[in-house]
Amino acid sequence: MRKAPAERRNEIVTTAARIGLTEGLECVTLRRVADELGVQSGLVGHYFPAADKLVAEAFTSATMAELDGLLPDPDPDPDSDPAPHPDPAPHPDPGPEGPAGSAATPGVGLRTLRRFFALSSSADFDDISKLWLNARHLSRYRPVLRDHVVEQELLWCRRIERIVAAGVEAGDFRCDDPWATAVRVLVAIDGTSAYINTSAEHRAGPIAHMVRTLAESELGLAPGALEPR
Amino acid sequence: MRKAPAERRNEIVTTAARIGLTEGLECVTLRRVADELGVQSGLVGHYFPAADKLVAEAFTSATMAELDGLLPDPDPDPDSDPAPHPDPAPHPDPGPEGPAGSAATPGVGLRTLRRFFALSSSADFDDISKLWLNARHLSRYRPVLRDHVVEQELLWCRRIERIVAAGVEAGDFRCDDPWATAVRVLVAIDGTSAYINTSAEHRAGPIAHMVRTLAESELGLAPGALEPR
DNA sequence: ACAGCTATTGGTCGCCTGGCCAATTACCTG
DNA sequence: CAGGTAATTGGCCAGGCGACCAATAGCTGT
Repeated sequence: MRKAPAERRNEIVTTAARIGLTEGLECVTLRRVADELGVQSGLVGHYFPAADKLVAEAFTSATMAELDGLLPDPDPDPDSDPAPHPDPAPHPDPGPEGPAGSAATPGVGLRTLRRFFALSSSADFDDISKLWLNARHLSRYRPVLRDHVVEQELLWCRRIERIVAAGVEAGDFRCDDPWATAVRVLVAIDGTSAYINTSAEHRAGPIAHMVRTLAESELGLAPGALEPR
Repeated sequence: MRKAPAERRNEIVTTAARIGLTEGLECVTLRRVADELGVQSGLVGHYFPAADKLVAEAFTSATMAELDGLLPDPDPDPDSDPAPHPDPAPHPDPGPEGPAGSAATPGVGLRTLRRFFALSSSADFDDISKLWLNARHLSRYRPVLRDHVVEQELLWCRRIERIVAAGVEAGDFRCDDPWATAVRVLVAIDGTSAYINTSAEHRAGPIAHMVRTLAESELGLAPGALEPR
């Protein structure tokens, strides 16, 4: 029953993240998380004297996990452990190679983006879309959550920016301003997923390839270059 | 004190719409609306036995009013009163005329869209952006609201579609599929306004002209053609 | 002027939330 | 094995919500 504080706290945040991802951040309450863990609500309140902080950390925990699954960092910080990054494309063929880049393997950015666009337009992404919509609205009322959302927005955007920049360096992409491109790609993604709770199905047709087309245009690629292989 | 049912009901919805637009739909409660009107909460409950319906009608009332202000219908239904439509562009010059269209005045679509994009990127649009974000998230939990949101989404999209179609007929635009274009323009608008509660200011630069640029590309216009004059 | 209809009042109820706190109990250390 | 620390319990409180209802007050038609 009795656990080390760090372990218990981590358990609480992970459970809260799962609830927030599947049922919505409004369902992340002290009692709800406590019930899920089979403990008393006072215990959760002990670890999170302000419930807002729990909601905010639940959001961060959920999005951080998704980010690494969707967009593996092409050149992670050396001080963080380099092992647990899954290979974005486990195919044996090295793909079309540009001039040997200094840091990134040529073609890896292309494959990462292909995989990301394929995943982000699949139904598995629905919960993530709902979570972002949820968090962006709730940030109107909860400043602590707002800070976490802003941080995650910057993190996702920088991740795309780095992939684009690495691809430019490897000769896969042509792009003057990777940051601006990353921002615009995310605008397209967030725009298409805005209807996830309402009329998503009515719009599937016209927006199916919108993100991919925009990215191909921004990166100087031929139409279809980012289609899943 | 005592008022005719229709008048009272209208008063309630209007007040609820104002609260929802300025403070959020979560603040549209029986007691909050009643306080605003100086009546007892039971009275509001009498007109809206289910509070969800009040929230849904508040949203519809707020968005309907905004739609007519932002995007006047180029060719309104003849059975609705034709008078109260404000002229989208009160300038005396008729603008660059294509071949005399059958229904719409040439150039009116161009001016309407210019005005719309100018307004939708101004700070006056912030409350509307917040309201849409709010409603799209809340639709996850409130089916009655969801139905109203879907209806308004279709209404806004059809309004743009008609303006585009009228502009194509007048020779102002070139567009094969006005519906798909309307969908994509709205995706861009909703994408750019997704950050209204969070990191809107960090992104202002790269997305400033994104909607306008997309629309010009979709409509076969020269870059800058939809800039405010 | 009176009677009937109904808009409106002024509560109550149950439910859920976050926050708080004293008592208890489990674990670790000396 | 004893003692102390802290994780955990179990319950309380105030406040907000929707829903519900009997009583009242004001308008309207006869």
